[in-house]
Amino acid sequence: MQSITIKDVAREAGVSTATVSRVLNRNGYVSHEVRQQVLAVVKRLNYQPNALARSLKQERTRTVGMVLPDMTNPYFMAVARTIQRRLLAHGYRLFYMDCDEDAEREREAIRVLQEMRTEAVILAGTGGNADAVARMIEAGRTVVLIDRTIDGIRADAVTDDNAGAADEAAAYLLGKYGPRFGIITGPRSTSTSRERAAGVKRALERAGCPSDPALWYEGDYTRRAGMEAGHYFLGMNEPPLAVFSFNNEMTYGFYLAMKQRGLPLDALEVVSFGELDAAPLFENRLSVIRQHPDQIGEAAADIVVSRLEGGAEGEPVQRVIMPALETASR
Amino acid sequence: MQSITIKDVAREAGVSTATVSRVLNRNGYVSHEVRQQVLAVVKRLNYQPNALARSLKQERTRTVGMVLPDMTNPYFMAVARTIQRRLLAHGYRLFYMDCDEDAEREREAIRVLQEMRTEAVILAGTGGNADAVARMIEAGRTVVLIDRTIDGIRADAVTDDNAGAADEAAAYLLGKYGPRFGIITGPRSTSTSRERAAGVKRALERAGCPSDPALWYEGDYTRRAGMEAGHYFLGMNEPPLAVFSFNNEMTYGFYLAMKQRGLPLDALEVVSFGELDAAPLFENRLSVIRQHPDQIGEAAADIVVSRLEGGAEGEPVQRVIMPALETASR
DNA sequence: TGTGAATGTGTAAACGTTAACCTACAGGCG
DNA sequence: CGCCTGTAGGTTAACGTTTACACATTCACA
Repeated sequence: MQSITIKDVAREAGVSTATVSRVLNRNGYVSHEVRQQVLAVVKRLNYQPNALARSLKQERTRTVGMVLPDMTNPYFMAVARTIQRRLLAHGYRLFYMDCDEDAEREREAIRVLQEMRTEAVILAGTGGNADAVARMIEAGRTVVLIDRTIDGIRADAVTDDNAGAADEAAAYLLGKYGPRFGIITGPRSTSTSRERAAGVKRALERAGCPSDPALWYEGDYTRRAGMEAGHYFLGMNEPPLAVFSFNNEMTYGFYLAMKQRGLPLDALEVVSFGELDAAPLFENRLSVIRQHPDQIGEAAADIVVSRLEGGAEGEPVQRVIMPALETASR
Repeated sequence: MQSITIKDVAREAGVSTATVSRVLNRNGYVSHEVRQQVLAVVKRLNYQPNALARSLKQERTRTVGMVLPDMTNPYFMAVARTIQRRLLAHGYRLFYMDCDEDAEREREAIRVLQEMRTEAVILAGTGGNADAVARMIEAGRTVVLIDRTIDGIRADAVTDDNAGAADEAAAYLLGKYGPRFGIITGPRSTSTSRERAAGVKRALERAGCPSDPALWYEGDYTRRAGMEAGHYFLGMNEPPLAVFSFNNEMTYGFYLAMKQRGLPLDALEVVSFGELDAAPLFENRLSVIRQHPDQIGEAAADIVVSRLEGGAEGEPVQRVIMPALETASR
């Protein structure tokens, strides 16, 4: 229950708490014998320093918080893992919170991270908490947005070139199939979906093609939405000749719909933001826009570290990662 | 930077810190006007209580730690998500640490969680840190093992009936194909793999079949290991008629190997512990042993809550979840 | 021989909360 | 009128660390 404190160690070793602290933190002068003596007692009593007290006194937690919309999405987990490794190497711990694409839980997560005094917050936001984020920045906390930006928020950010990649992909589809391809978007509340949609429209306009609203299906980045979009498109009188899906989960859902309708999965070409784990296992005509999650993670971690170690001041940094379109082999 | 403290709020509102604390924690008597006044100041200053100080004083963090071997494995994430939801409902936060199946990082994670004074630790252990876990229990901390147990450790645990399920699966394969099926195990250091292996052996013995060492491949629960096992088995002069894989990731790897070798993925039957996300998308003869991650998560969360709220004392609780073998349709 | 730097150790004041304890006033009741 | 109870709010001592400061001792050097 109640743990061993530095006082217990000090008493047992016959020294003051200051000395124990000095031994443990390797600062100040301590003689060799005393040091050995203290370390022996620490080991014998299995003493674990109280990080709460330490952080309170030092006013540093060496902890970074991260709020993710979906921990079951391998894309976000890949980003998170890279960030964690990188931060660990610099002596910071990462505290994940999953908010399930829910703005309310996201707000709560942000609150908790602030109360825990995490030194920075990395956020892939739902878009619903601009005010809370703004207050956080205003209070001088380091905030790094990843993947998604938030309207009206000027903060460090690491994002994909969504418009560019979507433009390229749409142009590719246009060239191959003309304008009759379906688009499965994410929720309008996310910057990624809005930017990707803008990219597609740009490509269509450049080619002088009108955009047919019937070919746009607004999903919400979930598997289920992808499936529903699939049934919508495949049930049309004149189904589209190809489909552009704005994330990996919806792509998976789309393929499920094809399967349910008894269509061969290579019946039409699909272009997808984000990779599909399952892709190598089935016949398909899947083109993928690789988002390089580790590049995003590395960039985010680097920004956090430089803000925390170097001066916290300075204009917001914007890092844009270039996704790569990898087209289906046939 | 340095945040607003309860003192600032107190000064601004013209009351003592005790009163502010009372308002915030809804205990003790505070008049309506003062309460409104304080809340207004809290809002205006955007005051965030310091959880470090609070926890230090109260000697409660309302935080539970969780150490996972692999955050990219959807099975563990499903367990984690259920636990988080359940704990949140009881007012606890969950702090995940990923240790990447590495005993050293696991040890480090356990240390950090103890220093943070998480009130309980939920552990899916690599098996390499029995001593650290023993010390943690000895120190009176609540520890719940999930999925895997640790040799020589008596603690609360939520596990699958691994031996039973493996026995059933092996018996099923024996009846259908005789003893010539391959087995891809996990690392010997994990209790799950040992128990599953024991189950298979039990079934073989009962049937009076000798166990052929050439049909056992020791993997390490990674995709890569499954792939290597695949090439090993499929490259044999007389390849096995079916394969039993001890986890989902290795199953995925096995299918990759089949693909690489140009075999149709339904060329032989595979029985796998844990589900495969991709399964619905390709032709296969996959039988799955469902492990019910949410049942495991619920049970683990319930044990934690009852230990933390009710008496911490009492004999270790052992909850065994029954996995369900779901055989391939053909 | 005095002086200053380097080394070694203790004392005590923070860090931001909470909660035990105290004071004070009102009103009800015998 | 005295006393108890309920309400309202202030004072202050913790919680377990770190660290500024103080005090010794040793040793080199002028």
